[in-house]
Amino acid sequence: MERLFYQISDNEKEKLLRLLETNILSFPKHIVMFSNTQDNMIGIILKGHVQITRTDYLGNRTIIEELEEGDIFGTLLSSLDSDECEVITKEESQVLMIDYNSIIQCPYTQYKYFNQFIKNLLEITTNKIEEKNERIEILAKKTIRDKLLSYFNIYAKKHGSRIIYLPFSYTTLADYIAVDRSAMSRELKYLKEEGFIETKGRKITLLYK
Amino acid sequence: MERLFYQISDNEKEKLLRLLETNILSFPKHIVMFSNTQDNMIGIILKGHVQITRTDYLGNRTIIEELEEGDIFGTLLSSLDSDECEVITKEESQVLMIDYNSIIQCPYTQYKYFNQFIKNLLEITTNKIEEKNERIEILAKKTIRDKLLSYFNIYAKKHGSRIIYLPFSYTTLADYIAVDRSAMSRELKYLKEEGFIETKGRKITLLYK
DNA sequence: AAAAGATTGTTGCAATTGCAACAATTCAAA
DNA sequence: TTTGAATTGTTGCAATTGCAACAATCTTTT
Repeated sequence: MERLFYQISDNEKEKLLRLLETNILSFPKHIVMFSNTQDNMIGIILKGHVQITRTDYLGNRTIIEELEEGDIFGTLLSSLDSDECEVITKEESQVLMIDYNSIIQCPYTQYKYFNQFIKNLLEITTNKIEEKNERIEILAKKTIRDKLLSYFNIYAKKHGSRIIYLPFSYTTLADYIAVDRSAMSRELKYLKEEGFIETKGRKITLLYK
Repeated sequence: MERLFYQISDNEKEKLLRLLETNILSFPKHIVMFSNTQDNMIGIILKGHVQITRTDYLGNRTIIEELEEGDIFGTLLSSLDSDECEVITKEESQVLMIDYNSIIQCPYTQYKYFNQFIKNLLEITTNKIEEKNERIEILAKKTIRDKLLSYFNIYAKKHGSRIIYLPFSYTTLADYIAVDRSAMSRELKYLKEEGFIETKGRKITLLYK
């Protein structure tokens, strides 16, 4: 949230929301918010916890993104086939929806806060690209071991630490790196046995290099 | 190129380039343009053909992106570790470099063409995200067969046709979906034998569904 | 505090894949 | 037009992985 309205006052923010086609929606827990057709919309999580999942033609469900307060999503930012995507609330959530076209076609470019808003949006989207690139780098690795090490190295570089606190469950990690959970579990065991890592719950310590 | 300066006149474009920190660079064929440290730069291919590759700690080289005239690249848009990335010209090329910070910090928001420029940039970055999502969807598949079918389906949906003209070599396709080339070749053979597809050079016809 | 649900660890086994090595073909450059 | 480079097809084999099926922990909810 902060990031999208960075350097925009509350007052200007209100004006902005009136200028653009927006509305704030509230949802209870465990509800499918949008199953499809929400084309060209940008959503910002004001409150809560939301998951974007995708079910392919074989029925495999994948978590595309996990979104927390302040995160942003939308057809243009997250999902490929809105047909097969679902946005599910994990807790009671509040979402600000903005029509993407109303931003792109908005004629009020003379307002400073409008331009700041677009800049912020640009900043957020370039960050998204970086995230995607990270995941691609991992997924492009050919073995589970290399995928794990890739994940660890990226995390370590980003946090400047050789101690990793998994931000999610091992089950979710397996989904993220797109491998079978039990096979990943086995590989983690080998990495431990060979002295590359040490684990204690979701804390992983890198011992190599 | 057109996309970045969409709805901006040549005259305004000139002004814009002076306003921002830009320069136009020319390179001969088969040259490493930037090996690293080009932080926060956006490059636009004015002319030529350029490849972004990455070499990981094991020495595996991956093609991250193939760029043609009008394509855009940069630390923020393409690569994760500028350390390990190379931008290589495949032909004589011309590149327009823009400092990303000079865009974000640019105070000239009152100029209409500046805002149009940012909007265009936003449009381009959201398209990039879509491309990345497509690739992630493919890479997340667990078998070569599913990766290929994913690639085919995405292509078919995008082009509205069941006939695919590969935009690159099979070798590059194998890199793109991150599998061994010979194993992919084998799987394509099976798909042909089972009557799912027909191929003739780089033309692939989908026969299923 | 008990019950239900989710996460984690483990293992055998079959299926899939990467690797290596080579021949055949196509493409590009001199 | 010839020569070298890159692309494509093929196959045996070993390594890796997914799958299935459980048991054991944790977590959450009632």
